[in-house]
Amino acid sequence: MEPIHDLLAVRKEKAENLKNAGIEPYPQVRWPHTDSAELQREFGAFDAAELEAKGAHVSAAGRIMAFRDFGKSTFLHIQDRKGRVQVYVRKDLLKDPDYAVFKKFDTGDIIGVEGKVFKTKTGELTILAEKVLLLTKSMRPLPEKWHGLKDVEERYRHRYVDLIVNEKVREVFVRRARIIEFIRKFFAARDFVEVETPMMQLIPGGAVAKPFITHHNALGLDLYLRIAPELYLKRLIVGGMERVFEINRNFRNEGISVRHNPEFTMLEFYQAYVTYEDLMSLTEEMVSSLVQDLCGQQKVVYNEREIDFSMPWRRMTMQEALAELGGVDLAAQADLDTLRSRAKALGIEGLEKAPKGKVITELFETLCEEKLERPTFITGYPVEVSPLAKRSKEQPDLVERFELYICGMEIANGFNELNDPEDQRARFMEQIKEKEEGASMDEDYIMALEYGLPPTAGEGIGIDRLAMLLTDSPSIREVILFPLLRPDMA
RNA sequence: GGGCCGUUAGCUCAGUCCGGUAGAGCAGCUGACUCUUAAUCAGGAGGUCGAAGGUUCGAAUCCUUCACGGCCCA
Repeated sequence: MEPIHDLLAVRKEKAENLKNAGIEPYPQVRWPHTDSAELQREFGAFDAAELEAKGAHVSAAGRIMAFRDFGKSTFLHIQDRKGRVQVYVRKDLLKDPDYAVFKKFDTGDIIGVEGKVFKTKTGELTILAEKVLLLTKSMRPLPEKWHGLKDVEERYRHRYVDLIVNEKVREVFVRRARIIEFIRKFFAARDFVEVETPMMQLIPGGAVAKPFITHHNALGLDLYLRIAPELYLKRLIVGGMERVFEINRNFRNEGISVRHNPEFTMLEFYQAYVTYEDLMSLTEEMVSSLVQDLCGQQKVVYNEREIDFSMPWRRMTMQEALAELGGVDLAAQADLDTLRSRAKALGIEGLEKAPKGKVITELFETLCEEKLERPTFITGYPVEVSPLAKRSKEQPDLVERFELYICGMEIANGFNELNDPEDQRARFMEQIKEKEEGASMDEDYIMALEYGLPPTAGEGIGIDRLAMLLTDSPSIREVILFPLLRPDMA
């Protein structure tokens, strides 16, 4: 393993010395205190004279981030979850402990401070320490104070260090939490019920993806980690719950990229007696009000581009998108062989036996997806790529479905739910025949449909990707606290 | 899976093209300094140059393989 490093040895010795001086390095103490943001709110507006007149004493706590040492006095910054506050320790004014003991503290140590609030010559709100208590001794040096921790591998492997030194990272995850909180409130306000459905499933359905396999010992049963909650959520609609949503993890045993992590968070929601068009409006309203709540305006910068979330959002069919952005006129070149050779020319492989709808969708994804910057709903999806969506009455080769694209990313996917049990059985059979990933006959789901699924529209929204957009993060790993990495063998 | 790039002190990085004793800043250590904020000044310390093998009198540097990561593609 790791060799005992000089820097660790120095701190270990310091901890021993503190112990010998009667200072416990890991005391379990309650330390009531005011956080740094509250201190700013309470005292930040007063000038030096006013603070002096007030003579307010406060208590604070946090991790020592930096020292500026003057021999008989020291400035330091301590950091809590809200930010930093400066502490000024003077040999002649520190009552407990001895100044010499305090001088043994290191950056990274977590301390409690008590003292008088004042403002320095430069106007920074500061605590003039009377008491400093070591709350936790840190045994490791922090990364560099100016450049911080940059190495992305180290940042992901030791996220706790990343969170300590990179304020922006903390902000990203607070913002992510706000997004989820907002969505929960949004659905609660519309009388949806939040539910939890199985993560471990006998039949991994609801999407086209390769599942992870796990094993239950007592039952002697192989199970799959879910690739989607869809089929269970619709069973709940059959059961009469009418409006349900779930925010939870999905698992897909596929490649890792800036947009894909093997486990990721999906919002799925289902509402009876509405159509996918209603869901488009609901999505528009939800996301644009979320953006307003988070950013105070409708414009967001992602990857140096300004994206306007103002309603209404553009809606276009896949056919229109292909004509306008991809230079493919489906009305003129409807012939399957022509489309296949077009795809082949673009370097899309494996479509030799693919049905027409699949080829068209591949063409759309290759030619149009990345060009859809501002929020855009795409409709008119082929039935072959939509095994759970209801067929369009006017065009039976299409389904009543949309996907939402923002900044070239697929953010949402919604449709009118197929509720004809016979059609559903036929679609499952077709998938199995095509040997699609994750395709299997879910007899119980068919049975549920036989009891009667009311006309329902449902949708899934990728929470991680939404968080990427709203935190200007170029990689999904920046919005997942502990992204999957290969073990570090070194 | 393929292509390209990266891995040097706790951290941030030079040094690799063109082989010749391992470098800097910050952090840490010793000393000076009672309003600093990337504090300052002086001194000293710190290395399996990702790993293994090869070429060479000599390899952080050239070659091969491997590991991990990043970006792009599938």
